[in-house]
Amino acid sequence: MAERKATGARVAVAVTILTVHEGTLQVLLLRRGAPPFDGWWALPGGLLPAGVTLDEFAAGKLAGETGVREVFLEQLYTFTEPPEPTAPPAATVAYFALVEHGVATLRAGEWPTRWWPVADHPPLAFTNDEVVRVAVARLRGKLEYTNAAYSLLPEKFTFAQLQRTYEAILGRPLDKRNFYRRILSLGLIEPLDEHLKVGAHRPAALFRFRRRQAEFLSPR
Amino acid sequence: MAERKATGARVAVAVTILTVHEGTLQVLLLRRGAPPFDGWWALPGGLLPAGVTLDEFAAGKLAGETGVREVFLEQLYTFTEPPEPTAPPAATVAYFALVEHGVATLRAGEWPTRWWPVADHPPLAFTNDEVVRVAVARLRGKLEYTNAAYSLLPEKFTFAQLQRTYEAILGRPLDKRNFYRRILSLGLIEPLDEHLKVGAHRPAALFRFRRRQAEFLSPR
DNA sequence: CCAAAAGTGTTCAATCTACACCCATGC
DNA sequence: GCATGGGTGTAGATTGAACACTTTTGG
Repeated sequence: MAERKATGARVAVAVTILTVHEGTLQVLLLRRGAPPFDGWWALPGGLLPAGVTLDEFAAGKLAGETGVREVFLEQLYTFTEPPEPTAPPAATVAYFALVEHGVATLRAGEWPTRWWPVADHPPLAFTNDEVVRVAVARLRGKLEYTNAAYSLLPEKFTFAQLQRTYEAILGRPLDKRNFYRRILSLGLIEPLDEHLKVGAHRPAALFRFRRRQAEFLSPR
Repeated sequence: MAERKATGARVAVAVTILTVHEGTLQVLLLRRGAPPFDGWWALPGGLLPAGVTLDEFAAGKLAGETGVREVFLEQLYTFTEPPEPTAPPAATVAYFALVEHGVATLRAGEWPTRWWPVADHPPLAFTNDEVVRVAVARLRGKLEYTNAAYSLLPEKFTFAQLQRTYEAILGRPLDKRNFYRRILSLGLIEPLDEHLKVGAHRPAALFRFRRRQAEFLSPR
């Protein structure tokens, strides 16, 4: 902090809210109804008010769009925006969040919102395309060594549900037995004394995450 | 970006410049000569001017303090600063850089600067203590799977120099043979047809990094 | 008894860790 | 010839990947 020149730089926040639904990783987008980028799809966000921390503001945006609190929410990266030195905001602090699809209720705010498959969404305003790409890459990495998925599943779930969630995010099939072993050896989840009967086949044991909070693991 | 309220938030940049010297990981600090935090030690940085990207501004700060360009420089994290909602700046985008000790020439700027061991430096202004902690943690991680160390060593170096650099950063001794194998198998460095004679013992082969630019590696 | 999803072990290859001696040189 | 740092291999343990059959249930 050597200098304190006057400046026009502003801070914006953008939140990449991800969910898994019908075997697909999806992102919450809203359609802007005003310039800049009028009519484009964009991530929820806005300019950071004074006196609010970034984390608080991002959590508020998430709650405002989905009604969801206390989920996985993590800072991603800060982008200079726009890339051409024209107008504010100068910096966009990107966050990403993971929500259970069934719990999120899209609160029609100022502008219409909907879920889009991350593999196939319209071009986005600002540098939001890159934000989403980075968020998905980070999520894939985090799955390997954190309990991030707790935020995408109900409290009780079957192993098959967990595996399908992982597969949707990673975009590839996983070996059932190896997946069992790996997840259990990480100590992320614990079995319950309950089984779920669905249809004409063997009932599935239910599990839950030991901790439904962001958690890091042993040295990998 | 749903909303565009007026705001007082400002963007600052802070650069954690690290080097290894005499077996110790050190950080470049400057002593502030004006409020806020008059008389405290702090990271180089400042408020982001309009029309400049974060990366450009961080690179400029680095060059201004050390005269060094084209080194490892990477965004770290964005902190809300100060934690209490009092005064601007609202967000500090932290970067970290790695410089070769011998090449950096501290350009006495506005305020006095010096290298401090990261393990033992005075308390810092703003949230800079946390910035340094996070930077060191990130560096330790990056060493394992990137060529980041290129930026801490001269173009030609011996394996022992490389190992001592790693050990200084990680803070623990490494097994010489395992270190040889691991580094070579990563393909980061290549042997030169030169040897360095120093003192009364076997001359050491010289190596260089294949690429003296930030580079990621295979899937780890 | 058939269809459907749940649940479960073993083998092989690759990687990581621990560990100790000889080599080349200058004095 | 000795002191100094340079350079090298092997064995055991751990980890990750591939792979197929039996169990439980409802209809």
